[in-house]
Amino acid sequence: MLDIQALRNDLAGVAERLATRGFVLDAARFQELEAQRKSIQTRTQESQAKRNSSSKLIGQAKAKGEDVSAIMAEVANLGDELKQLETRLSEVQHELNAFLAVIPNTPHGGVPIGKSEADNLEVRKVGNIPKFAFEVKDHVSIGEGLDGLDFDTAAKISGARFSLLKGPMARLHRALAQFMLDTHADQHGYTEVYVPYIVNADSMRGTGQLPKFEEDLFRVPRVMGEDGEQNFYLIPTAEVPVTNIVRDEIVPLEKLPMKFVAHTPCFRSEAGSYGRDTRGMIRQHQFDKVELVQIVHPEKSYEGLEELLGHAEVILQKLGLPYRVVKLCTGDMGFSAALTYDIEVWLPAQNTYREISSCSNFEAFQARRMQARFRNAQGKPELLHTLNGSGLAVGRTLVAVLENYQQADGSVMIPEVLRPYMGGMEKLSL
RNA sequence: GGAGAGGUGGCCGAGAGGUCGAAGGCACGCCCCUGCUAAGGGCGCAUACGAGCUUAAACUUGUAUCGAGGGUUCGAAUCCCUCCCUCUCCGCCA
Repeated sequence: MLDIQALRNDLAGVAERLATRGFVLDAARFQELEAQRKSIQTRTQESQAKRNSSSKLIGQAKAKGEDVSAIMAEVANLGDELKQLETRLSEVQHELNAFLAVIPNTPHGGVPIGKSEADNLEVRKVGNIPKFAFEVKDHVSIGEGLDGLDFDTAAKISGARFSLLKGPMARLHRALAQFMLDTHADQHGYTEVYVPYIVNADSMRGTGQLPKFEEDLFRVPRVMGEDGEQNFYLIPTAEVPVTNIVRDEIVPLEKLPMKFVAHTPCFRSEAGSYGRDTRGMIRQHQFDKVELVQIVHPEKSYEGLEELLGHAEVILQKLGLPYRVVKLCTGDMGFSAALTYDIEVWLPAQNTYREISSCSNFEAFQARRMQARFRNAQGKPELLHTLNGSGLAVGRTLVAVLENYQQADGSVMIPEVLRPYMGGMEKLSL
C-alpha cells in the first residue's frame, strides 16, 4: 500500500511515477473520495463530540442526584443523525481503502523505464556458456531418458503442469534444496524457518497477493459459522508466510536486520499463461523454492537487496551454472516491488536465459499493509522495509543442471557441491 | 468430535454501564541521588485520522481504537447476539 500522505501531498507526482509502470491512477476519483471523507469525517466528529460532552454532563448530574430530563431531551435527536454519518463515513473509508489496495508500488528512481521484458537492463553476465559437440536435449528428454521424470503419470494423478520425479532424479531435486538451505543458513547468516503452506487472507493481503491477484492462487474454502465463509490459500511463495512473521509486530531496533530462509513448495494456478511453457517443469502448479527474506531498517534496504542478490548468485556459482542478472524495468515489475533484480540461468536447449530467481525491495509497501514496524532510536514505531528473493527456484535449477551438465550418452554429471548430498554419486545414468 | 477458560497498551495485569485511553507493575527515555556496580527517588512514555498553529517539527485540541462485526443505551472495555482466535482437559490421530 502506498502512503496516503504521499497521495495527498503530491498526487500528480505519484500518478506520474505509477504511469511509468503502466498503471493509470484515477486521480480525480481519489480527490473526490478524499473530499467526501474529509467533510463527512469532520461532521461526524463534531456530532460525536456533542454527544460525548452531553453524556458526560448526564453522568455528572446523575452522580449528584440532579434532574437529568432536560439534557436527555436535548441529546435525544442526535442519535439518528450520528448513526447515518457514521455509516457514510465507514462506507467512504472502505471505498478509499479498496482504492488504495489495488495501487501498485511506486518504482524506485533507479528502475529503468520500459514496457516489457524487452526493456529490462542487463546488469552482468557470469560464467561461461557450455559448448556441446552433440545435439543438446531438453530436460524433458534427458529426464525421461534416465527414467527420472514422468509427466504422463503426474498428469494422470493430478493433471497438466505437475511433475513426478523418481529415483536419483528425486534425490537430486532434494539435494539441490538441501544444498541451498545449508548454504544460506550456514554461510549467509539466515535463520532457517519452517512455515505453514496454507495461509489466511490477511497474510495474502499483507504481501500484496490479495485483493488483486486472487485468480493466481489456489483457494482452500472453509465454511465457518452461519454466514461465515473465510478462505485459506495455498502459498504461491514462501515470501507470504515468512514475511508475515512480522505482521502486526513492533520489532526492537537491535533485532534488525532479520534474515530468514525457508524451503517450501509453491502453488500457482498460472491463470493467464495457458499457452506458455507447456512442456516440462518450467512452469508448474506446484514447485519447490528456497526463499530468502530480509526484514530491515529503511535506511539499509538497498544495501540489503544487493547482499541478498549476491547470496542467490552464490548458489549458481557453486553449481557452475552460467547466468545473468537483469534489473527489471518499470513495466515488468511485480505489484509490490519498488525495485527488482531477476537472475536468469542459461538453458542450452532453449538457447537463452530463463528466470530462476527474483529479488525485490518492497520498501515500506508490504510493511504498511502488514503494520510491520520497529521502534526507532527515538522510541517511536516506524515502518520496516521488506526484501525477498528466490535462492533459488528448485525445479528450474534442476532443469538447468540437467541441461548444462548433459553428456553425449544421455547421462548427466552431478555438480561437485551436490555429491555429498547424493551419497557420493557422480553422475546420473541408466 | 465433546467439555471448559480466556482475548485489555511494547509486555504483564486491574477494571464488570458514566468523571476510563484505561489502576498497578515491567520494559523504555530524561533527570536526581550514589566512589563504581546494584538499589532508591522524580518526571515522561499507545496508535491512527482530523482541526488549529507552523516552512517543518514541537505543541494545543477533537474523534476513533480494550479480538472482529452487529445490537441495547443519552452514554459500552463493562450488558446482549454472531463470528474469529488462543489455552486446558477428554477422544481420535502422524
